[in-house]
Amino acid sequence: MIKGVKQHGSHEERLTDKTKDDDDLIPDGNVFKSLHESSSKGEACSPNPLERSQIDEASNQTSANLKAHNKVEEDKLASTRAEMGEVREENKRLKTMLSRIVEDYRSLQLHFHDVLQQGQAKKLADPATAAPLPTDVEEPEFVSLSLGTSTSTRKKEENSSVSEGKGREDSMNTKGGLSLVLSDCKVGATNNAKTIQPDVLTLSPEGSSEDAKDDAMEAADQQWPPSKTLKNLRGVGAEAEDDIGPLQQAKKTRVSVRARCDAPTMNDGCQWRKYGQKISKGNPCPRAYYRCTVAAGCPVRKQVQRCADDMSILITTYEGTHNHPLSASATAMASTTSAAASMLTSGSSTSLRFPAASPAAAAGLGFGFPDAAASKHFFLPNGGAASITSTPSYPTITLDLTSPEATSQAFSLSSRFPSSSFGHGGARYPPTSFSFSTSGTSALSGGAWPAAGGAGYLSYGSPASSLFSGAKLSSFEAALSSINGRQQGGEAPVLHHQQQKASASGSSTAGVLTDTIAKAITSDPGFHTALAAAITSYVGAQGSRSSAAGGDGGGSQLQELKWGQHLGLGPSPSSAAAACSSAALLARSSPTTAAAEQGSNGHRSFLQPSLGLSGSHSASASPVENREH
DNA sequence: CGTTTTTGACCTGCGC
DNA sequence: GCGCAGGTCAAAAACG
Repeated sequence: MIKGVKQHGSHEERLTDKTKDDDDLIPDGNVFKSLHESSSKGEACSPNPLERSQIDEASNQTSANLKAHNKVEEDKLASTRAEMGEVREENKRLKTMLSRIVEDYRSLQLHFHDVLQQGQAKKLADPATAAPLPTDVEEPEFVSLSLGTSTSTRKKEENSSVSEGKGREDSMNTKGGLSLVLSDCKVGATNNAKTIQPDVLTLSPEGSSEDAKDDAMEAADQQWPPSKTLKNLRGVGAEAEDDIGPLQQAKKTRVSVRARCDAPTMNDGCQWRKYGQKISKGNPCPRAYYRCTVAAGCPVRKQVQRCADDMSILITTYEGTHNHPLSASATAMASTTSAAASMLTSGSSTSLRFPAASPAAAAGLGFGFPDAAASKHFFLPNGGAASITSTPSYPTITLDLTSPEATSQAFSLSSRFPSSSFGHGGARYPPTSFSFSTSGTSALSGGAWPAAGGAGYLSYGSPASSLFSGAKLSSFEAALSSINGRQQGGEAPVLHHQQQKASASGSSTAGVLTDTIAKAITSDPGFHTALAAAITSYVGAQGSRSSAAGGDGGGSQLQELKWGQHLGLGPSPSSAAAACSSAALLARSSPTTAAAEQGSNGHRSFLQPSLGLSGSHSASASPVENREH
């Protein structure tokens, strides 16, 4: 966490932030000590001996006040210590859980390997009658080293996932105790793109189903890009988009992001040029069309439109893949959307599971392991609103960062985790800003970073937060709330107040939410991937800023490594899952280098642009940062 | 003066 | 075939 950037205004803030910063990094005693030191240097500081007598005479009343104040401080310290004890216990639980998950995964992997070998042996023994296994039965590592839009790789992925599905079902059937949340993809559906039904699969908090339905309807309504664009893209895509065939092109996915944003567009780090604007039916707000202008011929486009129902909601729909290196901040959104698209494309049958019914899942099975990365299930928690809209031509995944329930829940969540097994008080960690800021001011103002109350909204980000409950939780809250793009920087005090208010009222729902979120995080690799992207963005933006300030581009990497450690990407037990998530991100991003990267230096992958192009592009605070504002 | 935005015209696909 | 809606183009205007 960034210390010292912000000048805390009061002792209480110092105390709070100190607690947030050091929560899981230093033992209680240290915290206590530091708090105590802080306290003794604060309002309750002892006066100079020479002045003491004067003060004693003059201020009996003052000393009484001081006593009372000290008592309050002691109470606070006591409660803080108690909270830290809880945190430590939770960390222990998480570690235990993780190790169990690893064991389970390994046994499952072995079992699957056996199943696979048996199948192959069968096939060899009786090639005529054996079920036609996919032509390319891949390594049982399940690692999907493909970008979601690549024809060949995705076909492979589909095929392999079919086999994986079989294998996994076997595994699941025989491994009774481990009810992994596995995909039940219909083979036909996965093999034939045209079998995708125009279903709108909406996953949202119970209370917000209607909202999410609206999202889905909206997404379904947006037939974009048109086939003309696709034709054009085919022309460009010959070189820009690898080997995307016509069929694949027809299935080109879109990622729609709904976020609360006051600015005209979301600052996603890319440079966009507006090339059109249209009034669309049923929405008084015009839809703007942007084209990526970071590199000539970049096929990436985005549509930006305000939600008709809620003008504060900005719907940004991305399509295409950048054919150029991206700045770190731009990589974030690109990776997120790419990951989301990959989740969708790799699971074209959109098999969706809620692992809530599975205790094993709740316990964290499927925690970011490579097989999960290639699986076709797409988990979304009750607490996070998102939807997948599969239209025949344009499957769309909608990341809803705005649903009211999720927002309110998340708000509570970010404000304060109750005594959930995964949650920690978001308020105990100093939320910080994020690169997806609403406006240039908040994005670029240094004060936005350590803002005491940056986290105002959190939906998709909520699960991310819980994953790292033992680490730097609120960073993700803030980061992902910042994706929401609202209320940052200068409005921190207001938000802080709001958080306090929310924390007073929202603990019960947040408790349920955090459990759900925990399940989500432990079950869906996609979240890991998106999370990794978010981390990338956060880290990258921060590094960019620091490097911009310090004139040293290497700072960002250091910062990232630091963050990686904070997030458990280092050589800790949790690094496995985190590395998997980063590997998943990388795998989707850079087919050729993913394996090597994963093997050697997983967390470095956070730096990789979504296309896997070398990150030669300066990671500094991009001078091309969204000029559309 | 170069770049970006605006905006009306045009193109295309789809439903009737 | 026609009308509508969505998307793109490109000239003009605006901006830095």
